[in-house]
Amino acid sequence: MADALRVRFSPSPTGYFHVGSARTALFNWLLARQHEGGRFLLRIEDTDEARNRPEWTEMIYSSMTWLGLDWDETYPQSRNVARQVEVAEQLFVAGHAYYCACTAEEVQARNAARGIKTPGYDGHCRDLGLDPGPGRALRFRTPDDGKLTRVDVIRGTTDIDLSTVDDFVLLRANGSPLFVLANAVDDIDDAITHVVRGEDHLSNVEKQILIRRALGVGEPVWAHLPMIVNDKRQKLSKRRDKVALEMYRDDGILPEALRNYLGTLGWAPPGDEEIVPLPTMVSAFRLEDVNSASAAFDVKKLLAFNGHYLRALPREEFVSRSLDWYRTTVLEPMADVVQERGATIPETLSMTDFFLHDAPPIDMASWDKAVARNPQAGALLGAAVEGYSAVAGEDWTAEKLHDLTEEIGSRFDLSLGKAQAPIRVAVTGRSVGPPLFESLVVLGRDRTLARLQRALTRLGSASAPSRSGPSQT
RNA sequence: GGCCCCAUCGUCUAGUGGCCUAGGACACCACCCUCUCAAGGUGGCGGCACGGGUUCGAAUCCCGUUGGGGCUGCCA
Repeated sequence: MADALRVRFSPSPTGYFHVGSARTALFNWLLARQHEGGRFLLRIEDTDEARNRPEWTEMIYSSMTWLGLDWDETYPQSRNVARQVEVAEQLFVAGHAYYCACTAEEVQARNAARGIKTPGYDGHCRDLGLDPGPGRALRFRTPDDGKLTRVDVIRGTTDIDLSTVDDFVLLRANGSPLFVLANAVDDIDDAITHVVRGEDHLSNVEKQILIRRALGVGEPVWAHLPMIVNDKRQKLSKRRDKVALEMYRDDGILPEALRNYLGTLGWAPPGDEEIVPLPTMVSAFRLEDVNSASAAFDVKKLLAFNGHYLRALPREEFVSRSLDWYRTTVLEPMADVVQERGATIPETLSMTDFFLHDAPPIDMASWDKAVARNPQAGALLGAAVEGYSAVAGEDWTAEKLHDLTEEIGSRFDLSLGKAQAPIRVAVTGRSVGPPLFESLVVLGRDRTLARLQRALTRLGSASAPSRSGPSQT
């Protein structure tokens, strides 16, 4: 039997699962599953210690499972550091790498002094013959000239001028391996046959090829998937775009719908129908047919796909999955604060209904009292938007919001009780309800901010009825 | 700045030199169905970025321009 296909998906733990990563995972998975004996490895790229949080790794597993993508093997990249360091030393001994004592500032200063505006390492320590030691990083000795041919199934062949490749770092000054090294070594040891990843990794192909050659190892098949971009055609980023798979899950997107939609980003099933069952995707997927142009993530189209899947559900399943969704995303998180506040189940359930509406219906009496006839409401809501948006995702807790709101209130000389009123109405539509901060936590940062913003807009348009000047003809 | 990648309806795509008067999906519009709203059906709007080549023939091949994007870190 010929060598079996082996692919790997190697996300780094970041606290959320990027939809772009999900697409990469899907394509790797499709490739593995369509080949007899194909293996799909899930490698957690935790080389950066800041990302080495167990709960973040757990999130990757749960998101993959939710998406329905199973793996044959999984391990954290950090497991192999000893081996990666060993390979690095091997490269040093063979003369393919050298130790470097330069700091980033020094390199920058030298470049600046020479009037070079282009960043990059200047090769200062290249021939100093430095021994390993504290404060010294190991750099790969990139050939000064010559060319290297990069072959990509999706993008074709390119000759890379080696003079444009810097002497990149293999080992940090503290001795720990960097991504390019760790990745290359693990791919070799895992006998990966196809490296399928995002286009943002394209420019490290030459570095990995260089490492492999120095080690006397051949190349895998390279395939770089097009970027998934926002409507401004920029790479989807956590900061400005809705990228977390978990958010779509909380929005009620079905995993099969998201998976199917992701499959149409850079690729299309044959025929006129885009909504196809997974097995069809598995058999029809062709890596070489993947597009090279970046693809915009279109939430409306995702929603349309989701509608198809939702309607196609057998009644029983529709009911059970709806209940599951409500239980895990709303009821369980709110149970503690809601259970003690009602006499009947419908009464308690109604306290969580604000979660369901993107724009919850607003009770006019509450609105008038807390917002419209409250001269401080506008400024207070504005301060809340500002204050809340400065809160990082992982700090979005009831305690934090409580303290923050109390602080904002004090700026207006208001007690917490008074200060929270307009916020509560803006977010839940009512002046009564479960404890506000717990509710905001369940609702999430983005939704909370959107609702506050909407209230502000509503208030603005109501309080400024006459925009036209007096001298209107 | 340097290196690299990309370019078909608003968006995702089909298209690999003649089958293209460019097909489908989402969105949008209209009509039909209908107690509402959806769903569904029918129809419509809408695109090969531009300029040069090559060829009997170009969305498809080549060159250039323009426009987007990625990388450029002792992040991954």
